[in-house]
Amino acid sequence: MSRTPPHPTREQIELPLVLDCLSDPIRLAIVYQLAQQERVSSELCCGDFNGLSGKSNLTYHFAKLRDCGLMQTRVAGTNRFMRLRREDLEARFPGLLDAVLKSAAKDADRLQLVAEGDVVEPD
Amino acid sequence: MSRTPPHPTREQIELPLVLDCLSDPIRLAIVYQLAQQERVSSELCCGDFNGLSGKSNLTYHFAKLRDCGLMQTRVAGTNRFMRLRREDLEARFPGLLDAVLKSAAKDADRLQLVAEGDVVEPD
DNA sequence: TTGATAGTTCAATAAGCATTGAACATAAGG
DNA sequence: CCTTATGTTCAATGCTTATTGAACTATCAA
Repeated sequence: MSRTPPHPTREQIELPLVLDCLSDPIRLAIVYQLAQQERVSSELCCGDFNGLSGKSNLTYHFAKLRDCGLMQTRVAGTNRFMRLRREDLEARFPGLLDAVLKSAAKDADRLQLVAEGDVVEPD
Repeated sequence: MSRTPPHPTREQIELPLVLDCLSDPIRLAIVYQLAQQERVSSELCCGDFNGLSGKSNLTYHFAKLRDCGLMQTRVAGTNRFMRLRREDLEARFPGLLDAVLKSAAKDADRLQLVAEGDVVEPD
């Protein structure tokens, strides 16, 4: 349970898998939240997404996002820190992630992208 | 069987549904082929995609593409002509379709996007 | 060492999806 | 009218998916 899980190389990243990953509302919200936080820390840990679903379900979605190459997981103690693989995605599919993120931002309310327990913490 | 099937309005087009539609290899190939042909005719009919799968399976995929707002179907005689809803998509999700199409083009061989029975007809 | 915290693993479930072929509907052409 | 071509509908199939909770592992802190 402690080692860094496997990630695809840049060249192994496949378009259909990436699109499929992004088509799930929970995973899109994860990616969106990760992108939002980027200018602050570029990393978030699992617990930061607890507002989106239960822990074991999130583990499942994290694995999908990792397996398709959308995000990188780093293990540190009992925490797993994740970040978007922006550069790899931009190299493989130029403009795609940005277009998706901008589209998502436009529909943020419709998509319920801003979960409770988000950036804005209760006092 | 003869009337024009229902299409979502521009505003009803949803990002997750569009991404999910594009994540299927056959549907991506249909969209790609439609985009390729655009400068020539902007429309193709069902039969032009027979190289991708069986007829009834294609009907299924066409319905998904129509239902999510990616393409428009026009009925003419025994034919159904389809075209990409480029303007509606651009209005809702700027840059998205182009980014997907360019990404697909980069991986055209890997994705087997060019089916037999394509533009290049047997003599 | 004990307890709490963070996250994973596993099995079970229900729902959705892509694919197939056979039967059907519609329209065009001889 | 009869035939052919185009495409749809329907039911059946097997597969994949998301979701859940309970049990488990690993780390940190007291």
